[in-house]
Amino acid sequence: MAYWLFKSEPETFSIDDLKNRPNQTEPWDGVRNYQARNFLRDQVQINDKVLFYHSNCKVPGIVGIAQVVKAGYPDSSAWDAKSPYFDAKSTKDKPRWYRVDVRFEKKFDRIIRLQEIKQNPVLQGMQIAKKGNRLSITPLTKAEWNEVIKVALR
DNA sequence: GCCAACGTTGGC
DNA sequence: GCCAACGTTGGC
Repeated sequence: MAYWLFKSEPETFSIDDLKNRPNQTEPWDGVRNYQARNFLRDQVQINDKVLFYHSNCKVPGIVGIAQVVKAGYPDSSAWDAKSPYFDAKSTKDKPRWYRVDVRFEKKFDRIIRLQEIKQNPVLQGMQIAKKGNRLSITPLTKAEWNEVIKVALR
């Protein structure tokens, strides 16, 4: 089982949105970056754990956890001309983009702020803590996962 | 709203 | 294949 951090802008899709979906489950679509795509297509597996991160907002940070309930499969939003994620270069025969399904698991009582992540010796190696990081899907270690769960209860 | 950092595009 | 120009991301 692997551990991941998934970034989302709360104005687009927040942890509350996930919580309120039918079955509290949602396809994680719209990823249009090759490195992140490769993770979704090749490495993210069912039952993997996910930290839900809110970016580009007032208080950026980790807000809760989710679970992967379906491994990588083609992102059909890429071939939907009405979708904001439409990409004419992705076809059903040769899908360019992939998504996974995630299910809500828990919303933390507090936000683990980016500022706090950067100050925590166990967490400051996370990709999210690095300057200029833009990758929306990033792997994390079990130690990092455990630490986040631990400080979330504080 | 600013702007540094990054990824992608396309001319050559 | 290089790299300048451009568009986007995301913290601040």
